[in-house]
Amino acid sequence: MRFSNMFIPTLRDVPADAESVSHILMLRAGYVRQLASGLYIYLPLGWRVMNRINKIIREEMDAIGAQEVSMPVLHPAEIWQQTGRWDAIGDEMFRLKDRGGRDMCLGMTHEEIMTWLASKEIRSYRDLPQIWYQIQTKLRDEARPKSGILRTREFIMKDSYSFDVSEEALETNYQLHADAYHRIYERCGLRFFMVESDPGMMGGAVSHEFMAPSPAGEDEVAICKGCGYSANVELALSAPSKNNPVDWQTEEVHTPEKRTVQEVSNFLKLPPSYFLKSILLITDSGPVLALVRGDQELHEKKLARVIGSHRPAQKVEVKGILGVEAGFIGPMGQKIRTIADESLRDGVYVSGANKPHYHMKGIRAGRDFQAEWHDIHVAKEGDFCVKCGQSLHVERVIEIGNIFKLGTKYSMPLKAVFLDESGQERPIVMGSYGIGPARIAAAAIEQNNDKDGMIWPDSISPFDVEILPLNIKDPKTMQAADTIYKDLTDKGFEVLMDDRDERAGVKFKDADLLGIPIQIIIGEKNLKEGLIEIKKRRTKEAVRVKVEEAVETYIAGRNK
RNA sequence: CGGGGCGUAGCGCAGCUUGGUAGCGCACUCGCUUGGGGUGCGAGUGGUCGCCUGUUCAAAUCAGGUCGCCCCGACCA
Repeated sequence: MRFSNMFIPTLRDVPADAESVSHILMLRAGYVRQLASGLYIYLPLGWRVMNRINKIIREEMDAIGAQEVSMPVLHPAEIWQQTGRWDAIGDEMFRLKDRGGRDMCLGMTHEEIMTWLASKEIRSYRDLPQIWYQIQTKLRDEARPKSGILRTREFIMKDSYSFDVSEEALETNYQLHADAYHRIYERCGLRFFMVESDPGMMGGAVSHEFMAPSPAGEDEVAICKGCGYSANVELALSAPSKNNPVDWQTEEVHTPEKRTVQEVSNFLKLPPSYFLKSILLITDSGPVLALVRGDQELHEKKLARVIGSHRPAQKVEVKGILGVEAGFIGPMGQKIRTIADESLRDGVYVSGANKPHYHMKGIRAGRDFQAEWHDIHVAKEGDFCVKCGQSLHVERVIEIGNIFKLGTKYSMPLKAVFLDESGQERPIVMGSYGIGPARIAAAAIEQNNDKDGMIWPDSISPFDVEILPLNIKDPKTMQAADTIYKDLTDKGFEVLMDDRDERAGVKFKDADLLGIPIQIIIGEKNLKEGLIEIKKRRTKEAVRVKVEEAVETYIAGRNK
């Protein structure tokens, strides 16, 4: 492909609306343009990247026996009503009416439609298993689109759905997907890991997320270098470092106007880890007291898994329910439901004394208060792995895919059933599996860039190689460029040739910005010696070789 | 949805406080020049200052409203 025939609108300045590296570079290098908040146009280069990613996904999905289909993006409300999600999902779903006044929605995912199809067509255990997938546009009215193509309202997703006779069979398909996903991300050149993820409120279900480390990410995961334990911090278990043993007697301490852990900690000259933090929460079924260690943070989502949805109590509520003002409350003698973090089981602590301007030293679990024990703190860098005791590493990540054991959550309401060997009717056991190709692209950029631009992994670069004839008015330069271009193209490589009448500097700058992994540079000076230059985008290392050897040297370098 | 910021030429920005006929850099067009890291010189094109209403002799500038975009948070089958 010749640069002069392609639409590649590069930008010199950093667009004011872009913040994340991938967003800035995709705009600057002419890969995408924004139509509106969360809506992006993929320009030729961007679309080439998407197609290369999708090709890899297709190959690996096909390899595990998955079959590609295409589903409507416009759905009748009825099916979503049957699974209850028409009401369960709020403003995130785009809804509309057709001309007949029927409620419709735009598909944000396809469990309902896939299950509907299964319910119509699957009769017998002989029809199973099946894996159906599509690579198709989803629409979600995101509350806050952000970071360029990382979080958009309309996005392409590879979503597959497995249909099995049993949980055991589902496990097989689940594992096939996990393996396929590993191969996909490896082939796309990403650093990533699979972590345990929050199965949500449905209970029983298992799910994993695939995460690409990047500061631009929206999630955090905890990873143990020792045993490989890895989980989204939304559910990651961890053990905070232990306090040195102390042998305090129970005693009240006067702490005038010292309310926060930090204030009391400074006042008593004790580290925050010796404190017990009591937080009052209000649930539908009444107040709940949550206890975490002073140096720990309460994790709302972990707690929600124990007590359901809740909100922090207001100051007046604290006074009304516990009889003492916030800042001096403690768990001793409380009648209300109390959830304590595991890290408080052992040790002796300081807590509020349930008396204004006093704290109580020498508090012990079991003796001074009773509680239900759960891990309800936020896992932090440096905490210890609960499985092997090694230290945990917490890292910010981009979610690039997830796999989910659905069980019969959709097959039951939609009556997707089959007859087993004994003629018994049973619900199909399902799994669903998603990958966001645009997020793969964004993550690849986030993980591979420098001050000059992007640096694509070979496998998903829009082109394999870029040829830079520096002076197109020099006939010898163009002759060499055309020869190499034709040779590479004939051998099946995707080649971009910058045949624009631009100065060398402009071509270099644009080439670095576009991020194609190899540049073949053809300049007059080298050409006088019969040489051209092959340069790696990532390292800027260049070798000079004879014109005739350019193609074979390029090919040899690729395979390294 | 809560908090913050921003809308002036294709892009990046100044001008707004203190109202008085809209400016800079880049890009773009033409000519010459240059030709290995965004050449140099010259001449040009391009803007209802997001939109509406109000105040005023006069509004990019002041006031009210509205729309859009970005960031933080909440939310996220």
